[in-house]
Amino acid sequence: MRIVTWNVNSIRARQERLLALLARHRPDVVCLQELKTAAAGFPAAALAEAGYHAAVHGQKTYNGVAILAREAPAEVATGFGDGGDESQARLVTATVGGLAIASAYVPNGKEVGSEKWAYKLAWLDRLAAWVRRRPPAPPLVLGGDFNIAPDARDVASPEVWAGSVLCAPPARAAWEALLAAGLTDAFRLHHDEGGHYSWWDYRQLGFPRNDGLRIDHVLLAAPLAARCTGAFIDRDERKGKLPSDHAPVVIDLA
DNA sequence: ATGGCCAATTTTATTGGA
Repeated sequence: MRIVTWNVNSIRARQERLLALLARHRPDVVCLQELKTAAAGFPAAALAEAGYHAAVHGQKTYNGVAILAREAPAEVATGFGDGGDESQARLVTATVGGLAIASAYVPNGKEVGSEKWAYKLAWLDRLAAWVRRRPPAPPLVLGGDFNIAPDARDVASPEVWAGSVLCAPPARAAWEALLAAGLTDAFRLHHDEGGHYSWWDYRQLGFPRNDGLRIDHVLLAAPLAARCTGAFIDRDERKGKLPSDHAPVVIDLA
């Protein structure tokens, strides 16, 4: 079973690239982030034509997440359902093929110390609490843009980003809390070295210089980590005209 | 070549992204 997560930075701007990605990798499940459109603007018909059902949690202009699947997603839910703020479309969950799938768009946080930074950390606390309280079955696949570079290997220019919202200790502690909740970074099961990134700034020749960060991840519950046969970042997707600033992460489960 | 921000909108500036 092949699962992809990708921050598309507007589903409408990326529709043709998404269809090409589906044809190239033939994934069973895709977690999408930053749709930047309400559900009415989601290209459901074109994706159905390509063979994919969609569970969409859209929002005008900002955020927006979705799960695509060859099999119809069941038990679709949005948000944490914890009584907290649900005004930002950042989490959609569903059951597909005996797996619990979640597509998450973690807040960026703008600047350490800002109001958005506090929102990011609170949102990550809610995410970890949600992971801890959900039942062990079906096992969880949590894919998304985490806006966290877990360690120095995940940053091309660590000194530049050290104090940023992607690398600051509280963000990395929130990542560790997700691991402590029983999840495993699928990519790190198969690659120990640094130099693999999933995001490059559009500005300042970020991609040609490979000045990137690894901030998009697939986290797996233990039974699925044991089944993960491969993981890679589809760096080629960042090339060419009108790319997203993020590259997709692809994982395979036996 | 992988190339000097991009996308959406309350659009000809502003906001948010990371």
